[in-house]
Amino acid sequence: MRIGELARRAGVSTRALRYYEQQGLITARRTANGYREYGEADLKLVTEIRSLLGVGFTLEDARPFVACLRAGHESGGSCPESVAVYQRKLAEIDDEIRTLLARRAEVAGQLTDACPGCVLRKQGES
Amino acid sequence: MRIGELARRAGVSTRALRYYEQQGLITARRTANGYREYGEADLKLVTEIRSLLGVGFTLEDARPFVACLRAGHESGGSCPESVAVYQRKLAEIDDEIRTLLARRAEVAGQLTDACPGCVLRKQGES
DNA sequence: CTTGACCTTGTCGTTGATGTCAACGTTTAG
DNA sequence: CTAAACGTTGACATCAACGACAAGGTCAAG
Repeated sequence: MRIGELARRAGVSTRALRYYEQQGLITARRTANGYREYGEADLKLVTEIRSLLGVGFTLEDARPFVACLRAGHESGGSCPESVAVYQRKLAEIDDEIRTLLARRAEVAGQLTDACPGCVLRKQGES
Repeated sequence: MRIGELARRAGVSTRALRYYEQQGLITARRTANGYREYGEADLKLVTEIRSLLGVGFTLEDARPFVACLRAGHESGGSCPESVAVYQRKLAEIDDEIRTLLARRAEVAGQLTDACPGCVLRKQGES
């Protein structure tokens, strides 16, 4: 299949696919006329990448997962390098959540100072 | 006071101050030689801006707060426009927190699939 | 006079994952 | 034959808040 079909099937733009290739995440055979030619395995790679991007991973983070799939594993997350990324990402997410909770409290506090009664309409108003 | 002193006192770079001016958040009188000249009120403005940036506000978000201070209010958050920004920001933060919690669950789930026993080391290992 | 610490404007670079053109070659259907 | 629908590479634009220069003007001290 050529780039347009892969893009349609994976739900991404052709621009994105060329970018992934430029970043070394996917590769493509070339036909005589220079067109990229892909197989089903490539669709799987792109799907994995998209899935990871969807939960906040970067392309860099996705690398070990792609390598894992290429190495023949059925799941991109079943290699030790991928597991390490999972754990690092979990830690990062937890950090961000903590930061956001602290910010929320800070902002809510300032809002209360500036406008008593503007906040805290969550459980009841009375 | 000139830009260097304001920068030092506010704990920001001169570059940042010029940028705030370019964005219309602060203004400066000019001395005969073209140097920017600031007063204590400007320090207050910059301090407010920094405080807001520190909790995740954008410069755009900070605008009403600056306007509020300029209008003579002692607090930048005590004007209705500022309160509206506070509320919008709270909603945005809550959204982000929800997104991150969902992501955390998703990633943790995938990690558990890929490596049972890798996660859940929070309360005890048995 | 000169060094050094200020100040000025202006412009490019950063970060990530593309979008959007440009300018061109290829293939396919009518 | 031609127009539409593909493909190619290359390069600039986006978002935010600056950092880091360049190339110069100003001012006080020694």
